[in-house]
Amino acid sequence: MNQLLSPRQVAAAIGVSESSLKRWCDQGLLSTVKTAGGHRRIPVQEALRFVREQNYAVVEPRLLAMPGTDNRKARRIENCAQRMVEELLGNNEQACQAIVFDLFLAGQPVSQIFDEVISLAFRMIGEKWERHEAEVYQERCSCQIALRILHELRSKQTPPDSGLVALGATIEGDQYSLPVMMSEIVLRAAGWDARLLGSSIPFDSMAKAIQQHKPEMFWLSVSFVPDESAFIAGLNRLFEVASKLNTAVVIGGRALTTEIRTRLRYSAFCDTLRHLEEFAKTLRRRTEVGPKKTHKPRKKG
Amino acid sequence: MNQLLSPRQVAAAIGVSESSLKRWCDQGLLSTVKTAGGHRRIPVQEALRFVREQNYAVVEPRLLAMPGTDNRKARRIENCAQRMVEELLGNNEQACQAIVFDLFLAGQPVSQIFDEVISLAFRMIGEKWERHEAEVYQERCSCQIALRILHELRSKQTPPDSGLVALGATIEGDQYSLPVMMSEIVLRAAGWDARLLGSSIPFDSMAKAIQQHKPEMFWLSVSFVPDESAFIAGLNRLFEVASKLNTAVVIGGRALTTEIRTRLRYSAFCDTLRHLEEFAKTLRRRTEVGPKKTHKPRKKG
DNA sequence: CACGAAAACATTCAAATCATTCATTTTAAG
DNA sequence: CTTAAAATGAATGATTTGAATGTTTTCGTG
Repeated sequence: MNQLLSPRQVAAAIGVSESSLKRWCDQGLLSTVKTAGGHRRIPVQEALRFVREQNYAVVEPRLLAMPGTDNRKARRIENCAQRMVEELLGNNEQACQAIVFDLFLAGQPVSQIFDEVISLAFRMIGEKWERHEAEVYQERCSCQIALRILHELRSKQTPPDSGLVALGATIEGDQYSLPVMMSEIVLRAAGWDARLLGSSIPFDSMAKAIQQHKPEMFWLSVSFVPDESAFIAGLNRLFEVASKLNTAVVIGGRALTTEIRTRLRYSAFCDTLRHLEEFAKTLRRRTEVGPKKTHKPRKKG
Repeated sequence: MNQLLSPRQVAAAIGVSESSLKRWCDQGLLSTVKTAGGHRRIPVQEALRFVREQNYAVVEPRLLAMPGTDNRKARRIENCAQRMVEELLGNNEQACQAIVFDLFLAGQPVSQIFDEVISLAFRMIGEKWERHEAEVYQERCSCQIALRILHELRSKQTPPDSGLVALGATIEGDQYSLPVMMSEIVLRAAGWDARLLGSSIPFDSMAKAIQQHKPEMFWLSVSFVPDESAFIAGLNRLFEVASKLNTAVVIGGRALTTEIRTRLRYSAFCDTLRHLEEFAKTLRRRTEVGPKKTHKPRKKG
């Protein structure tokens, strides 16, 4: 589903002349593919990357295969979570989409959108539920909406080409799929070939996956721990397996209290998706540069 | 393995018009074989060479995803499930997508694609798992792939305009989201404004949802029953609430054995999604036509 | 084998895109 | 403020693309 756009379409979408856009293509600011007849074609993901990086205002989002945006041009992230809560509980999917995609088009890092809007919104919904101001079904329905938005967002990312591989999952009994899907998107944005295995996966099966795929990273979003001691034992066992294959074990999630963490072995812990992004970028640099240096010894920091 | 492709197939694969592709053939950019009747046939390797040489972005990767299949034969639904299983376990998302979308574009009803390809494929994966031929993580990963395909499919549907409203869910403890999502798509295809509440919803909250939204239908996909007597009691309670508001309660799913069903109260039971579709269409006609006829009394069947 | 629907053919034509040039606007430096 | 450099966007004629047309071929089915 790799949509291609003509220079005219992209030019119209960002409100700029066709001439300029073609010049930018030729300068390499936008990578294009060419038809056999020599016409330029721009992959949507590439157009979106350009828009986000150059901070261009998108005049016609529909031309970029994006859902229509809110005209309020809410490019500021501050009050978005509050609005998101209202629109989620009101079952207003379009408005929710608009909030997220406006921020995305405005160039906000996905990690920040997730931390400061989506995660926050669901925390607020959780609090509302505790105060009996929201029903369970409303929370679940909101999850469905968010899931669809995440899918949409994922499909708009530049597909990973030949990056490092990361596998991700949630532990057995943990059914919260939103956080682990957000992690996947963040890792892909950071240049990783992140592959989500799914929710509720036994530790033994995770170990099998590591042995069979030999990823550079294995990440775990932990939103709920059904059995604390089993979790600790399982994760430490997993860390053993991963260590032997040079797989970094990264953990995060609201269920990981300080108390639990002290009894765990892992390569990195991330409090937020922003942390995850930072860590992923660092690890990528190290891992990619590292091997090249082996045959040319240098002193290390 | 000298598979031949028609110009249309190659054109679709690289996202250009048939006209252009044929022109390129005639210009010699693609060498073709001709049938006795003068139709162009393009060898797969020639198409691949062209794609690589032109540095062309593959829009519809069917060509690369399933180099061994002929489109006409691929559209026959019989062997799709078997191929689907292989591609799912091989983590080959594009090939899976190709299978489903080929059928969809060929005009197969979604209900049939789901019953005879996706559901069947997962049943086969389940059997493989029982024989220790597949890992848990592979099954979960396959679920993720299927979820993404369903999302894609859903986004391709014409959004429901002003149809009758249906709410759907799975019961508390039942985390199988694939069947309930397929139901949603089927209902939407049948003209309903189907809204999936989500997975694992307590009966009390379902009742709240019915009271607040007053849908014409409430459907339940039951793939797993954690507590049989609680389920029976809960559903019968739900049926009471629904009856008062003229909401039809429709149930289905592999966990509903005959034994359980005899103790349940419901408006309809559907063994397959095909049944669901049929029932939804019937109910829609009745419900839409019904009110208009009230002032013109007739004898009923 | 014959039939009929779906696919492919050749051809035409309007619309889109190309490379290039040039006037105008914006930016930056003096 | 002036001026030069850089960026933008409109205009040009040639080329490419894709949709539409009516006819012919292919292929599964009876």
